[in-house]
Amino acid sequence: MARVAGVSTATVSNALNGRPGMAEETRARILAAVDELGYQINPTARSLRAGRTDAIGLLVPELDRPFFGQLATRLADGVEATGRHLVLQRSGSNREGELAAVAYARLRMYDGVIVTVVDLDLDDLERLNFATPVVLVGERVVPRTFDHVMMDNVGGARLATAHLIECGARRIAILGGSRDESHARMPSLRTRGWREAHEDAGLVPPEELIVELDAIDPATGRRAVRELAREHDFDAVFAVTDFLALGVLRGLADLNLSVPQQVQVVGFDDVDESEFTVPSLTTIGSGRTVIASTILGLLETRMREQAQRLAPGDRAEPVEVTITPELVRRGSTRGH
Amino acid sequence: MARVAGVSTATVSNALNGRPGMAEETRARILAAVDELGYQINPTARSLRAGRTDAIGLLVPELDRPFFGQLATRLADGVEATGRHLVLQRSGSNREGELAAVAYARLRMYDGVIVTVVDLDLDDLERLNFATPVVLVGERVVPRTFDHVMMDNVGGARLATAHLIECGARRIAILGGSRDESHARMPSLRTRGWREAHEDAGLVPPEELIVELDAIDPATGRRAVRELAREHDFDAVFAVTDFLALGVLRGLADLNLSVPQQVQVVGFDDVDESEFTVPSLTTIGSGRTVIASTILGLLETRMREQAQRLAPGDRAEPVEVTITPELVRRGSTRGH
DNA sequence: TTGAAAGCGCTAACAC
DNA sequence: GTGTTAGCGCTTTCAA
Repeated sequence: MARVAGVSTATVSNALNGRPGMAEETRARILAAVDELGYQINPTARSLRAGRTDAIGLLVPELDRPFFGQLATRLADGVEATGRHLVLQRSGSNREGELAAVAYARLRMYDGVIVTVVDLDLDDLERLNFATPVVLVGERVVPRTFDHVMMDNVGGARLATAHLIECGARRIAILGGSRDESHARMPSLRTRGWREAHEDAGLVPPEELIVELDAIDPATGRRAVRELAREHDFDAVFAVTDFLALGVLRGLADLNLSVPQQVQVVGFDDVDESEFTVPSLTTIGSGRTVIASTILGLLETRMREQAQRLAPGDRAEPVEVTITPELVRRGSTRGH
Repeated sequence: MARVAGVSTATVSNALNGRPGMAEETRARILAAVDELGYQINPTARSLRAGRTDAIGLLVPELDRPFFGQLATRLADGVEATGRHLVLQRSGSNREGELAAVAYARLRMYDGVIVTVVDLDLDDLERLNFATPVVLVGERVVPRTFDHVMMDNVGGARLATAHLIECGARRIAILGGSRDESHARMPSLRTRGWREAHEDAGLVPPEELIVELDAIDPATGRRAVRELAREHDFDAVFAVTDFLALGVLRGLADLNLSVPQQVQVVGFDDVDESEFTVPSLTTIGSGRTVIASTILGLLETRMREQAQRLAPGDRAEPVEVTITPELVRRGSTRGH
């Protein structure tokens, strides 16, 4: 302890936290001792005492998905602007186990938590009663117990598909879709948008071109188009994710099908990389910067409530914000 | 407190931690109360008491770089296998400020820390005396105070460049290089490899084709090749990073230069995405899985020492592990 | 089988 | 201007 080399523990605390009203001489002596002993404050103890950790947790399904990495970057900028830290944890894409584990045990390590819901079961989330302010990001959630920022998945998918139709496509495959639209998961929602766009145009959605996938990544996308080409005709692909689309572009190149002449492609997310593919990828953008600031705004409010120890009754109603998607036209479609 | 609804705090603790030697009846009663009150354990207090947090910190320069996301995924797999959590934090790519801030204050929140060194000054690191076991990942470090896992940057770059030379390239630009090779930073090291490969082949390295960049990302890469093409002839590009190469491929497409016929391209890192670009990217692989397990092995050792409160003298000497790079041949070079 | 008490390292309140 | 004290919420003796 620096106490030995100096004076008393409370004074050390004051010195380290730069509190006013101290003899300069004492402060200097303490800082010297601290330096010499290589003393470092124990943030665990400090947090216990202060009742806050100055950290915001972000739970993402995977750490290597461009979309989440890019969202995290925006969030980190915002969080650091308020003098806190953003901390990422992987939730793993498998419901119960991971979520329960992470949520129950470690969530209180954060002053606030942002949970990106992808494969998680919402019932699980509801049952957990978080002791920490939470904002959800992701799919559509039926129970309105949480503040929630979401993409308009159906609308975005409809936009993407309508654009393809407008560009002359008539056999539009949806990769990563779902035949079962009863879920509120991303694949189902985006399939619904694909279907609606067809109906809006007076077309019959080609059911055989719904391709269900068990992973949404480039390797799967590449394999999937190649298989699809063996069995069906198609003149366009709507990949439910840009990350997936990356593999689709590669798969089409394998097949010597030219994009956009023979096959047009649209992705979803407007990940930074999509501007740089060859051809560049037409996609559905979501304004990640807007998403990030919306999330942080909501979280800030909840954390304030928490700090004031407001009774549940006095807290604001849960808010649900839908982010309007927009079409980003690039080289993988003939649009314009 | 569940105490009110039950019995006494110590007993609650025992119940929650499933310790043996308890009346089943009491345990049930406690669990019921816990459930009803929605009680959750406070991990901060628990950590303070236990002296550990069960979390491993990973400091990365940015959260949206594919390489780090993919490394993090491997590390998370390993960490979770031992019942701990991996937690990511951004260090920001600007030396002093960020590192000092992060390191000093929050590092003790982790049982062990993995720091990826990119733009950080090593002097800073040395001066910090971490209270927590640390493993460094990254460039070559001169002072051997830390366990350290690194890519053979020079060797990898030499491999990349030699491959291009072998494939007939004679005007090989290095994008993201550095004219100043006195640093031990990545750009300098990879430039040295580029230079050595030329010398090995009896060629004079074309200094005018060293392109210094202030950001290593696709947008910069795209812009840089386009500018380079205006001023110089070149028949190959060695991009110091796959992420950068992504933009290079895009820039060459903008210029209607065909890859690999007119210009060959090699990247570095073997990021997952590189297999899916069009054309697919020849690159230098580093066995991320090997890196990850090496890191965790070293960290495990240090954490054990820490747990045993070994005196510094009794601790193992710092270890420096160099990962051997390997060439991954793909479509962006004429190799074979 | 359960409870009482001490203490992890810190800081806010108050006394000197 | 500095020291004393108490307590954040947990777990670990040790005693009952």
